[in-house]
Amino acid sequence: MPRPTGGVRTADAMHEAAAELFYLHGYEATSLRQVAARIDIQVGSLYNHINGKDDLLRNIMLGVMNDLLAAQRTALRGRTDVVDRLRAAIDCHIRFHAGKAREVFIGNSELRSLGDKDRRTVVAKRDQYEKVLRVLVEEAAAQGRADVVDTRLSVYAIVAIGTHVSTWYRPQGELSIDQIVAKNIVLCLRQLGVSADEIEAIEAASAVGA
Amino acid sequence: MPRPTGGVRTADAMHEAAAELFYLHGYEATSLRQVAARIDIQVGSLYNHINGKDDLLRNIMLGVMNDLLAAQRTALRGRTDVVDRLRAAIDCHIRFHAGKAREVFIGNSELRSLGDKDRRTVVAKRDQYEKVLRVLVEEAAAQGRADVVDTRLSVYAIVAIGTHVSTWYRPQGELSIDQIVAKNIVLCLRQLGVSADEIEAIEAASAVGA
DNA sequence: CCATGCTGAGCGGACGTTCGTTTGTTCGTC
DNA sequence: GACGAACAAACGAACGTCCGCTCAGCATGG
Repeated sequence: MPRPTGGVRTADAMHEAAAELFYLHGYEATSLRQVAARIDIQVGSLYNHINGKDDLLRNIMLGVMNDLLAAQRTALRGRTDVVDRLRAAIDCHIRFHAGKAREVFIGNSELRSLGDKDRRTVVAKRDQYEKVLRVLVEEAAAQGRADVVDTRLSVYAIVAIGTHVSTWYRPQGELSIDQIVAKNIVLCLRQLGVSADEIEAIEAASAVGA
Repeated sequence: MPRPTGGVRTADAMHEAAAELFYLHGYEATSLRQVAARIDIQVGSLYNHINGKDDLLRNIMLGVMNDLLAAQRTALRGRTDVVDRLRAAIDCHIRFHAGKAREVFIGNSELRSLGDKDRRTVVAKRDQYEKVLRVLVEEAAAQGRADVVDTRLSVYAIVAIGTHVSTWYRPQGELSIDQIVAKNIVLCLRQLGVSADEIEAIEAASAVGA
């Protein structure tokens, strides 16, 4: 059944099926036959949309990194106060890692399955993302708004929480996404040595919205 | 070349080679032929020591979990003050995840490659490990020694830092393992709402040893 | 002398990929 | 509205390769 107008849908369904299977079983353990079966087509038909299996992984990983960077830009847009920018960046970080848990998990666990060129691209984007956090932490410290032990370790701690959230978060869990975000923001700001007063003000502000 | 006394050595070398390859390429992407080649024997010979490829993964993962639990028990032995116990548990956690980065990384990324029974065993051990941390955090809060936002999220944050450390730590890095441990302990205690005075005392004590 | 452990050939099967064929759709022409 | 060329996309069989695994045979140290 050729579907001239359905072509785009097939391509989308294929990437969706691939993301789900890569998430569940990993890239290497997923066969193209499984991907094809999930959208009820034959293996060979996949090659109307991709040049090879690696295309599927590349598209997913580059996509999630671009989305992550875009989300960070959007979250910071229009904010000037450095602690507010930090709060917004952490909010975005946790929320994104919970909301796109599947893609983020693939992004973090399948880096080594990527070819050299693509891996370098993804790592560069990750570095770019982390650099924004690092600069924010440095600025907060420079302005005396944070008492930072070690910039790199502090940024890693924030990153680590997001990565970890993507491994356990499920929408039907006992904590809502807003609660998870709000509480983790407090943990991160504490860790950064932001004053208790400032953290309380931020907590109060987020409680208004809840 | 049969090696009557070398049998044990072959078994050890095989597990070592498997761990290295699983770490570098992942379980599914590693073939038994690669494992065999790394210790200069033929594929079939591996079966003198294992019943199947999954034995290699099982041994590595059960081994690392047992080691982790043992390290935690040792770290806590003889300590009574709850904040000191927390500090020791975090110290052990970070140090173990840096020192056994390879095995820990495999343990965290290859859970899904394990059979049902073994996965349940590993998850149970991980739960047991996290429960010790959870109880410590609850005790510290109950004694008024910590101002905990959310027990589960705080424990997850500690766990996440360890997992993350295992992805980037290299012995020749610019921070020594002792520095990484000491600084991360401060981050974790801050996040747990331990008082600045207590944290300073702990920092001073570790600085003496450095 | 025999248990231990390695060799080396080989099994069946699954893999990613290719390709000629078939099918459904679009669109210009009359 | 009917025709037919052009095209996109799925089919399905086949390809060579690699996989995990088995096993008969042989070497050697205790």
